[in-house]
Amino acid sequence: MDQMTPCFNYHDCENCPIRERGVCARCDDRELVPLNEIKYYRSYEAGQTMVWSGDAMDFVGSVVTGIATLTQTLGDGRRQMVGLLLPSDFVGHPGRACAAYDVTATTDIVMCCVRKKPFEDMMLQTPHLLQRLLEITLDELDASREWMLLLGRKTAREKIASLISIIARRDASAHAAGSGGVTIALPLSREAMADYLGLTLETVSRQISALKHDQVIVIERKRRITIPDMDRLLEEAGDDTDGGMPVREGDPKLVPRSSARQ
Amino acid sequence: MDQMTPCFNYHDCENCPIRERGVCARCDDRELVPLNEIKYYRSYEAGQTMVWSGDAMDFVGSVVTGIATLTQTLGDGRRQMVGLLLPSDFVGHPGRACAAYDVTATTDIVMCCVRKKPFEDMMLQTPHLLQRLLEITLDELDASREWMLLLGRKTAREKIASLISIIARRDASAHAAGSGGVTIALPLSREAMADYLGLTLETVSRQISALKHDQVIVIERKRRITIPDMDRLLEEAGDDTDGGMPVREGDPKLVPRSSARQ
DNA sequence: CGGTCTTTTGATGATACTCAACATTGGTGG
DNA sequence: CCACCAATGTTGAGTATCATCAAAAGACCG
Repeated sequence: MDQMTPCFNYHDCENCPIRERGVCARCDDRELVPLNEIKYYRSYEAGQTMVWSGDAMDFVGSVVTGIATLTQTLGDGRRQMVGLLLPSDFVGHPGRACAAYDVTATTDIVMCCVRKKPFEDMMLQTPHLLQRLLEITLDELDASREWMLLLGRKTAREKIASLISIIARRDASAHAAGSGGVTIALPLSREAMADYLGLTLETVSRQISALKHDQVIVIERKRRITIPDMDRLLEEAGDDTDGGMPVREGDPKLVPRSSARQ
Repeated sequence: MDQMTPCFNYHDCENCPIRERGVCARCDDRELVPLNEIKYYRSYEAGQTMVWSGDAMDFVGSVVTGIATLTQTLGDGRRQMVGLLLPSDFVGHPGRACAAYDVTATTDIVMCCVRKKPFEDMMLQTPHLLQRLLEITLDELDASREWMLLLGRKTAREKIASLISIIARRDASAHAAGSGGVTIALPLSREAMADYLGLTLETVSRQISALKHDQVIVIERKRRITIPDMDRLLEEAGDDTDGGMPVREGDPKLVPRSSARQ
């Protein structure tokens, strides 16, 4: 269980695993000095809620190792995941006093934190920090909009296929995509997947079984799956680049209803 | 039809209707000078597609007057609106060459545009521009996450009630909320509302009829509705602040399933 | 080996989609 | 001014998908 015990003895930013991708990515060595001084590490155990929605939040931070989720909850308990935080992702909203979402550690996690006020002050003096945070936020916005398409218009089966392909795409860089297929670890429980996809956990389970039955995926050890044919999975995910010609103009009668499935 | 013919003779930014809220909001008069020189206005008619997803996009811009939508489309024609652009909202992704969404004018619209390259150059030299764009993007991200909750977990009825209350909240500043109730104009067709909410237009129509039948709203002239009791509407929208005590810890058995409705 | 937690599977039902017909609205031209 | 048309919106009947309730089977852990 190597990755379960992240020993952080980098107290300098230079050896940080997210040096290349975090908010600090654009900072030069000179700019790193003050950041180095005001940052501190904080770790949480798997399952622990790091921040409660509505609570005062006096710090911002970046995920160094581990995975966390952002969730929103309706008064009666319905839950929707609105963000998946992976290493280098940023948490917090400069300029807001309170957290807008619950932040929960899915695995054991290490955060690199800075108290909000010093961070805001530093941001005003460090365009590189500001620039990188804007980039990160714009990417996050794109991701959340892609997710909206999934939530609003995809079928249960497509949602599952999309989730698996998203995780596979991310893991792809690490686990070289051997010709025999890609194997990935699902970092989420069925319930978390349901919260992610706007489904019930039963539907998630059923659709995973169905994809397995249809040999789109192969299951080994519940939380570990192999994808024999990536293209096949992407087809199932629905967002392939338009099987035929791109219909853009012309006879409106030919444009299908926006909710049409299949 | 006064607002249908927006005569733009402000060629200086000072009198601009979005001076207070646009990307330029934080700029001082000195910073406004170069912006003034590189900006240009561009208008589109209602229904016109301003940008096609995937096309090269060599400018960024802000909505000055009118309304536009961002939509994503699946290969088979299913459509999901992923953003609603109101005056002062920003369009474009500095650092990206291609548009990620279709941008369509819902009403006649006037945009204040800047070619992308000059804008990016100027942004690097103008922290106020960068700061404001970050603020706008963070707000947009929050909005899209709230929307994800709606898409993933709300019922059709709640979705409609939410949409109406969102529009009402925005209009509230303009049309003083008389004690007799608020009257708002729906800027969207039933189909556009369906694309927004992840429903079919029939379901939208049915739920509007149902809310009317239950006297949550009063309809006059199809695209114009009155809200007699705002609190009632917010209740129907589902995101009220938890009828009872906020359940946070304690017996997990008491926490309802995340997909439970009602 | 019993306990709890997670996951799977089954039976049933409600919500929202599909297809279809009809009503209303707004604009155009006789 | 009214008839007509196209676009938009409403309503109805039947159905598919996914949620709910329930129970059993696997996993994990002391």
